[in-house]
Amino acid sequence: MAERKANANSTQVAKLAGVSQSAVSRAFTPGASIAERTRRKVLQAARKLGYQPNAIARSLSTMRSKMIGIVIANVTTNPFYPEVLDALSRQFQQRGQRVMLFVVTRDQNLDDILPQLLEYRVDGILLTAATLSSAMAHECARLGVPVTLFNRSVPDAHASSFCCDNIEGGRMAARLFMKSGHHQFAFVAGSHDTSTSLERERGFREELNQHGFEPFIEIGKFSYQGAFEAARRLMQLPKSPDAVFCANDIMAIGVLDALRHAEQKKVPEDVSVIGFDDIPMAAWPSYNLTTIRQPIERMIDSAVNDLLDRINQDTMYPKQELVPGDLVVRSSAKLPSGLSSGWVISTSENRSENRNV
Amino acid sequence: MAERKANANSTQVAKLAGVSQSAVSRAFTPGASIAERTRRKVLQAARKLGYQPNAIARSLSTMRSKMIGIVIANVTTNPFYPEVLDALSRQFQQRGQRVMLFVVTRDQNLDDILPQLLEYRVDGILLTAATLSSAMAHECARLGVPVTLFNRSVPDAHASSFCCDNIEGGRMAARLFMKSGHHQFAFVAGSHDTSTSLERERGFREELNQHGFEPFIEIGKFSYQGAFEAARRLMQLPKSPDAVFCANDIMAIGVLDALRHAEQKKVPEDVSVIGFDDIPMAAWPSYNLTTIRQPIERMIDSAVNDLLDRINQDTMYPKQELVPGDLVVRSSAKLPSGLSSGWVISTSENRSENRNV
DNA sequence: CATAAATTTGCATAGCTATGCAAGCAATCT
DNA sequence: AGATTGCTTGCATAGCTATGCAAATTTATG
Repeated sequence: MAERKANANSTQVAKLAGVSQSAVSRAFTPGASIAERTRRKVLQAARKLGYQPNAIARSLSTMRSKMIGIVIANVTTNPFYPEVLDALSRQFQQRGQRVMLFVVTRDQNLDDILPQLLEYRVDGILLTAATLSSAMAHECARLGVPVTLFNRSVPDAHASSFCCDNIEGGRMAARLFMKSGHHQFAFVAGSHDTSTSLERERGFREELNQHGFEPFIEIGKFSYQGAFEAARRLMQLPKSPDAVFCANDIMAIGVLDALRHAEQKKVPEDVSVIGFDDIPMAAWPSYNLTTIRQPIERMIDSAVNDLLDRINQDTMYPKQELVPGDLVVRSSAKLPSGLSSGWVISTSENRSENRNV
Repeated sequence: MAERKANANSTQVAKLAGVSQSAVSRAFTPGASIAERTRRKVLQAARKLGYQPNAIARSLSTMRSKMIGIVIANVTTNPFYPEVLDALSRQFQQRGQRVMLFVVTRDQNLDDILPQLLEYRVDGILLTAATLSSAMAHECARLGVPVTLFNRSVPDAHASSFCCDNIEGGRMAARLFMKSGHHQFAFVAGSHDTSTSLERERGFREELNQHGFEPFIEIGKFSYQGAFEAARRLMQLPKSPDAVFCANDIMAIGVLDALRHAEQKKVPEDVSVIGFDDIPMAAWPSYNLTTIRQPIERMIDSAVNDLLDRINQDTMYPKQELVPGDLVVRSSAKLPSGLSSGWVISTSENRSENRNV
């Protein structure tokens, strides 16, 4: 086993190539002022010594680490987040940024995590399924490190945020339920302190209220198991619901399994279920979940662009963006007349089409 | 928006505290030689200036980045890997290492990724669901950067590797099928160039061969969809199998869905299915999958310990470890007499117990 | 060919922390 | 008190690259 032999450095390469250390640096800096001939000499010497520029030293010198800190939660409990992480990581990588990752639990305090990112002088921070204390928001602002929230609305004007239009999503679910003649509604929340769950609940409830209905609420802890148990509690109610909207798909699936396997209910004949996210499993024939799709790719493109722009131009203000979701109609909810499974309904551009999902 | 105001540095803190820069450094280095009084003076000045040590500069100086490079694939297609990533990240974080993450696709060449990690002088590299070219293995060895493979057997003696005992796992599946009286066997492989799939196939086939059977083989591309289609192909065969072993759980679930929803087969009455991994979904009542459990936590503990040990003592040799899996009996495969659903059978310690899974 | 212009090069330094070494200091012992 | 020991402190430097500036070289122009 080799004993941590220090790699060659630019000075050694310079000596071998018969040039100055600066020339070596320039040979590895795209766009730097260096003659093609010199450049080739340098690269050849570098190859001979197995030289590779030291990104740590470069970061120190340029005051840019080329690293983005990503903080993510729920990565094992909700398949939506691996999806998000994959897309984020790919995007940043493609745009020349490395990713420093922190996987956190719901209860973990971010105020202990962010300092660890700041210590490494990350160029920007992206928080997914996590919120920012206002003290930390100020700290980041003070240091000029831009912060972007994904899927959390912003408590503070110092950070950008990119969310699906949760309120409108909730409304869409309510409208579909009502159109197909349901009368007893329920909402399975994730928790009562998360903007996504609160907003989806709010849209759902407001739309129902306008027609004189009021939903039951149960907490499903954002997990399959939690929602499974929530569904059982709902079915114990004297007037048990015939229409259940869940704050995300993984909980909707937990509800479906509880209804079918623990409560002997038929879906959608006895109870209709709608989820949120459109994770891949939602399309599996065992579930065929009607759901509100979050357009991950579009949301992530926007979030990544915004963050990188703010890193490169120090003057941009944070932005709050709301991306509309699409109602994907499958067969876990009763269909109103005129609709059939396989339709995708976009409120945004006011069109519907059969995309065969 | 603050314009990237450079953070205070140790010299400024030193001035304010009336001490030397070294003292500041020592105040932030656990175990360094510094008087408690001085230390407090320094910390107070640091707080006043919002000073935080610069990890980049520290890395340059100590020649240790305190970063581990993690490369992971299949993070969206197989729920096993988010599980792995979560555990790894948590472990490293707890032991004071940061994680630099690369999410790769199956077809991506690692030889382009590893140099990016080495550029940042990561202290160690952990590859999950990815293999190492021997050129790169040498390069890492030359630089003294230890490499550990998780869930891939090692092509080269320069890296450690931690795997489940795939061959024995395959054998267990074969034995269970044979004991409960099946006659036509099939294996749904992930691909033909991945050690996990090949080894599971080998154990399965060898055990069958010893009793005069030969399995059909189909490729499921390690994905739900790929396996769904593989199952349909298997059912077209003149003598279609009544026992299907899949190289992982997500494919087993694809097979189950295909059998039930596209082929009108009953599981396990018409066809038995066994998977590999024991992902959380395997326990859901819609699937109730009999499977070989990989003991993630134990495997990850070993892998992380080994990597950190090799980082700290430059003399250790890489290690290859094979961790035994457990057969988790649920209800996707017919039971031989004497076994009932809910049993976990560990070959390792030769005990079985009803853990009610 | 001479001069101006453009390109390339090297020098010197900044960026920030850790640490070996020697000097300073206080406490302990004889 | 004087000598010994052990703890603290500061000095100076290493770790590696990028870059402003001036000098040197090449190229273009008249």
